[in-house]
Amino acid sequence: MEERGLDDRELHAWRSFFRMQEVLRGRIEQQLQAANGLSNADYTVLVALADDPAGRARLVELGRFLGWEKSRLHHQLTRMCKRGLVRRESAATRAMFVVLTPEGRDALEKAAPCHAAHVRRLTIDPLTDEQIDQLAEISTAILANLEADQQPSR
Amino acid sequence: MEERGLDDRELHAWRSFFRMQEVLRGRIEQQLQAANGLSNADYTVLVALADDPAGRARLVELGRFLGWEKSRLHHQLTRMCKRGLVRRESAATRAMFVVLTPEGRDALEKAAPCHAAHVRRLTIDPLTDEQIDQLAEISTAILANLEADQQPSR
DNA sequence: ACCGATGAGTTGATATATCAACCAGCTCGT
DNA sequence: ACGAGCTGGTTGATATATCAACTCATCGGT
Repeated sequence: MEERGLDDRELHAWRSFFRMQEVLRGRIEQQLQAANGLSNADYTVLVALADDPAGRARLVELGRFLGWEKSRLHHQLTRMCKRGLVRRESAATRAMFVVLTPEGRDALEKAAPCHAAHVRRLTIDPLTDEQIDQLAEISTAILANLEADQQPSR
Repeated sequence: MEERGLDDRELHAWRSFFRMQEVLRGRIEQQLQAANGLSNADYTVLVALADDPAGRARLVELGRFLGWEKSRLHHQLTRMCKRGLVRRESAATRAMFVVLTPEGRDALEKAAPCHAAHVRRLTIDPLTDEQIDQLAEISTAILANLEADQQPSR
């Protein structure tokens, strides 16, 4: 009576995947929040910035890298600015940068091992080595398809 | 320099999974919204309600079934009430129910095939039959672990 | 030089999710 | 009977995500 077009096997796969992803995301979020006062979005931005040796990135680049809408990024950054995790810097020529502040770097370094352990416990440990690779392959397959299918923009 | 504790293989699996899940969820949401004016949350609730022959469910039950916090469910339902998709009904004895309205059932029936097709296109089609089963197994493994690990509440 | 298009960035409105506090009624042990 | 604690439900505050509209440069062509 719903989701016709998927047979039982497919429907089951989809539903368990979706449920799993939902719960997992929630747990990760809570853990980061409780232990480090960071949202997952915060953490993601921090990690991305730390990729750069100077902890600096242009807004567009960052947005493209994260696959985020510009406005989402903007709001996120203003929140992070308010908390002193990053700082905006306007270059001479019509370009905006974000820089990791020392506090931001600190927060990241404190959170990282804890987060990693949590991710491991929740998603790596319950899987066999094979399954880990399968998950990676499945994910990239779906991702590739998503990127092909429509929306090259962003 | 981040997420120590995961080796490259694991990190790669985690990141592609996470990215995939993020993009996928966004697409599904957009599609449902654009084509049927429903959020994924709306849709989920509608499907859950339609499980019952009378399209009725007790709040607690529904919450438990969806794995949602009571307050999340509450807010969601008031939004859906406002749009006429469901109706609240208070039983005599301190128990709250939600009922699918005809409009709600309608919306669901209109959305379902379209949604199913979209899910299929985005997540089933790019995978082999084997991978579909693998995904189901992986998901249930992680889910089982999540449910074991802490939080029996909700 | 000008106009239109595009791209980066900003803003505000709205929808959604999460959290903590609260308000009944119920139940249970004393 | 009474108070402590539990459960189901509600509320409001806040954080986050999404969307549309807007500004302001820059660029290309004429």
